[in-house]
Amino acid sequence: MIRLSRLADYGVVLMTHIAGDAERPCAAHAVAAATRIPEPTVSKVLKALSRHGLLESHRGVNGGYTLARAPSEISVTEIIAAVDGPIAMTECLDADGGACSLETFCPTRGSWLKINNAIRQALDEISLADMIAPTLLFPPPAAPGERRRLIS
Amino acid sequence: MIRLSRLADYGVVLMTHIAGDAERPCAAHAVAAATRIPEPTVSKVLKALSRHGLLESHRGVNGGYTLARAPSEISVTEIIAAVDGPIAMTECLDADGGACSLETFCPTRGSWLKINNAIRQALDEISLADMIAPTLLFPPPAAPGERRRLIS
DNA sequence: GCGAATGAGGACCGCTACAGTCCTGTATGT
DNA sequence: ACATACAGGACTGTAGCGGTCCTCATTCGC
Repeated sequence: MIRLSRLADYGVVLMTHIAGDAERPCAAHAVAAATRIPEPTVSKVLKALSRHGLLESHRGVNGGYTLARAPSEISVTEIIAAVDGPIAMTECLDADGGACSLETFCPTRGSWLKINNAIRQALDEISLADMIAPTLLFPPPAAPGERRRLIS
Repeated sequence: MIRLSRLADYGVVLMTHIAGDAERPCAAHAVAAATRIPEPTVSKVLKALSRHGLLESHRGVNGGYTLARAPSEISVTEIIAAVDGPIAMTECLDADGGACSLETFCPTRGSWLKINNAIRQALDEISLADMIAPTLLFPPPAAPGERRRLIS
């Protein structure tokens, strides 16, 4: 029903992997090999993450990516936002808005904001450190690259 | 970042409209005219909602749809689930799952479940009645039919 | 200084799934 | 009997996502 884009999912997986590899810079191809995610895609996601200040990049030989902050200081929200970006948000604001407002004053808007906040808060409370923590008392591992991960 | 499908959005808007029109059955074309959503689409969404027990349908002349339950007994989660369906959920379960589990044991899985629950809970707590309530102390009305409504 | 390694940034493209439409059948009330 | 309205499915166009590739900039080792 509510879905997370595949790339955003990748983003979280990649971040957790880099967080697990401590201080040494992780090259894109190394992370790709470890996570089994196609390398060009990994590169794309990592670039987005570094552009948004979640990763630091180091060029040249033995370069790669390192976390820009401590895992506990990075929320899942940030990761998702960095990869997927705040698309569509503007469409609701700068769009015509007249097609609906004419008859119905869209009373649902206020509630949507409430829902938005609730979800955002739930995501904000989970940091990258929480993702690394061994919460995997859970049965079978899921593929990180299935089509789309259901959220709710 | 996390998006709601357009049809699910429609679902909520349509439900609130029908809830506002009390006991009288609302014909699909009437709801379409009121909400400015194309009629075939309205029909499609209403059919889905009734198939999932959120609406009751009445055929024949003067037929239409009525709420199956009180607005306070219908959660937003149900509406979204009825329209969008639990797609992709299975992909995570019945998929190969081996592409990832080989090297990384996908430690993120446990956290995802936690996030899922948090979001689900946030949505469950909001009923259709809450959506109708005059929470619209908010500035401008949003179009109900923009491309996609951002959630977080 | 030169070359290899690696990230940066964009262009491009196929495919899937969503959104929308239409058609035929069925039920109900006048 | 007929008009109205829902039921259920088939069909289709398309936007956006996921993925690939290419070129340039930067850094390190030799």
